Amino acid sequence: MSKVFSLSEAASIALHGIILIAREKEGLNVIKIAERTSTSKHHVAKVMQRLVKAGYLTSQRGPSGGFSLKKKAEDISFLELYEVIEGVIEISTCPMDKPICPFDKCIFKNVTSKLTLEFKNYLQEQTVDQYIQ
Amino acid sequence: MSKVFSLSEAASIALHGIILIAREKEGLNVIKIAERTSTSKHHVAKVMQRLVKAGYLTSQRGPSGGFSLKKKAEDISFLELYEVIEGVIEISTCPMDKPICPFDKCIFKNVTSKLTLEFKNYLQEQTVDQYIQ
DNA sequence: TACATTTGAGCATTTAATTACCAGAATTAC
DNA sequence: GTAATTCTGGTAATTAAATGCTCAAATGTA
Repeated sequence: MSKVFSLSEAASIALHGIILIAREKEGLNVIKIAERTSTSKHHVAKVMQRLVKAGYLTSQRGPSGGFSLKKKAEDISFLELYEVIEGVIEISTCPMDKPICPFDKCIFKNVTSKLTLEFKNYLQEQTVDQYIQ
Repeated sequence: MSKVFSLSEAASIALHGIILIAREKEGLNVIKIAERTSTSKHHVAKVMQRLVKAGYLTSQRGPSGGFSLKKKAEDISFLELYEVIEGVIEISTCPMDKPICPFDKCIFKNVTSKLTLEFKNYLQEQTVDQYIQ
């Protein structure tokens, strides 16, 4: 069984982690995020670091430390978070990575760019506050 | 820059390779396929072997040997070739690989299954003969 | 100040994909 | 029959990405 779309665990941690943080009044620490997302604390720590550097979270060291939102939940889109981790989404026609296509007629025409755009738009529309409830 | 969709080089070789073979009257050998797809002959050889075993190609050893189609070009869909290489495409809601989602509301709802299905349908509709010209 | 807690940062390990290598078997041409 | 060509199949090396580990730095508490 193969997946056409797949999220890296890093991106998954970023999205789920920030929602978990947004749901808490107090900060949330690495251990708790790791538990609630069934991932390793090391990986969570690394991802959270990147979100801190990118300006989405503030971190607090020491006892009762952890992470909290730096921006308003309604101002954080999934797209921004996704692109912090994965890099800017490229809307390319060709899913291959060859400099030059040997074919005059691309075998994927516009399908991949169309679907990528649909996915990107979805990410753009979703904001963290929609998942606080 | 990141890609949402990406084809493995192996899948790319399978699809492009079989089209190149279909365009030839005589067979086409590993070296030529590798040249025309800008890939390594070793990788091409591996992929072609799999397509032979899966019944899509016949191989001919010796001088002026190479590969030729075993089935009619109009009877070979991209989907079959893709799935020989990547495995059967899974239509799952969640692009993550956790056994249990910690959220009551999946953050990807039906987007990924919808887009995966669209991609799968596209692959299903494309047959090799459409690219012989 | 001493201590426990927590993040920060760099390095190490693991994994998957790709690429390379090599000996063997089949085929063709001469 | 011999030599050159080409696929076959197994294994190894390489690479890049993801994941994991360790210790240092910072913070809060008593």
